[in-house]
Amino acid sequence: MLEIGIIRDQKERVLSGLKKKNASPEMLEMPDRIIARDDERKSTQTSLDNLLSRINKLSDEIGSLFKAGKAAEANAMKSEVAALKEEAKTLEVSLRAIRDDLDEMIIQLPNMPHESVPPGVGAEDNEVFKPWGGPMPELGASALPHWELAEKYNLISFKDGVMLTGSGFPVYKNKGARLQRALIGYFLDRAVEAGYTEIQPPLMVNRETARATGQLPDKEGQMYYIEKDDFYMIPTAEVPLTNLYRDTILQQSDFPVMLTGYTPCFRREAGSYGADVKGLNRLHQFDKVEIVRLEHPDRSYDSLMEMVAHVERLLADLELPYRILRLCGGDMSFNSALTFDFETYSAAQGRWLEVSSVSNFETFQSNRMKLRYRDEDGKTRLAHTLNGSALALARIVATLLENHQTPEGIKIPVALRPYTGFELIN
RNA sequence: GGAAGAGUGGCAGAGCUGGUUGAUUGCACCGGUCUUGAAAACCGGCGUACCUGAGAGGGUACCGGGGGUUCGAAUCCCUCCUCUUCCGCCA
Repeated sequence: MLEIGIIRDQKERVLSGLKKKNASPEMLEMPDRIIARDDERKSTQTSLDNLLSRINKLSDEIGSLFKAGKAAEANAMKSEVAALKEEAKTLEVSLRAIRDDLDEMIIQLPNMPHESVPPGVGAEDNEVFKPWGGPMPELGASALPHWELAEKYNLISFKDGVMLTGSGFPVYKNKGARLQRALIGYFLDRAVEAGYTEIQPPLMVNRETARATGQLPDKEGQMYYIEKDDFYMIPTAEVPLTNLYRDTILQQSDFPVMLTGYTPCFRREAGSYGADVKGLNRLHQFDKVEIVRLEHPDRSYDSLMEMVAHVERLLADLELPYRILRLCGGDMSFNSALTFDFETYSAAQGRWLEVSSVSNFETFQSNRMKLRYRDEDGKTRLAHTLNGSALALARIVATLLENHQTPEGIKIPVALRPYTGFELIN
């Protein structure tokens, strides 16, 4: 949620940010509407506070009168207070209505894109921040896509998943299951080596938690919901990890807070179809190791680049062809100020697959979450939040199988061998 | 799931027969005096959010969340949540 102060004080910047995110004409009117409504909120607040102040004073007087034994005078004042209370009640109701309306408007505004974000409307306009340096992988004539490899080596059963649950819930078996476990352990170890604190969070969260990181209300339909207990299955570890610091005030010396966690991620992916959902490309449940950082605003972009470098090393060590994109305004998520996507190349499919997304949210999440720090003057200010996948498993497995296939079998990258315990899947 | 008890400021812990209590006190923390330095001692400060004000300051709200009673509630009532203990169940 965008800070009201930014909307008020930097309206021009907000408007140009909205344009970069291809906002509709109605959306461009939003800042003015919000400011007007906020003015109304302030004046209503002032009237209400003044009224309450008078009521408080009168109540004190009534108390003293009773003590002084002047019951008649005290009782006479009660009716006066009663009238004021009616007035206050009316003001309270309208203040709440104004607040709700204001929130509803502000919540519709996306985060402001960082100045380096390229213009554009969709994926085709993303900037290739770092192209793949090596030769494009060429697979032999006998090369197979990962879903066929999975079947050939008995690594994954999509059919069994359908039987147990439904499509998008694969069952990993044998060396396929072991590969999953190896990757999780490897990614976690690397994150911990890099200084992140390992966390194992709940996989279901309550409404307030889902709201604070921005999943609610805008992505409600993408989460699995447990109606009986009013819980949501997490779509990413970002949700519980970042929320660990909800409603807190950090000291500057606490920065950077660095957290990592492995969790399965649950996504309904309503509306997906076709090649997108083939094999491991898009699942309802997949495993992911997430990294999260809470940072001082002055350092958050340096932090972002450190996270990018971390992810890049992982991909390099897995010996996968990858590239880094800087997302354009139109392709960026609602919450993000700047996002780098990592893609690995699926040669068998002839397409790049997103395996990581690393973003700086600036104060967009912390505003909703009330995550602050104390600055030099002792004032509280909103911290910046960042997160990234390091890494999302399913697609990594897909490109790992495809890129490392040989006539003898699938070769496990050297870095991963201590974790798998085998060098070859055959 | 059932029963009983409890949830107060960073922590500990008063207040809970309703009225100068945003809240006694101790610890922690910050500033100062003293000291060669430190400790101790002493003095002072020390919650968050919003409104208002150039500022100093003033005002409002908040004692687990929400609602109610009352002129007035941390204090009484209702409800939800959480924790503790006992019973039940169970990995």
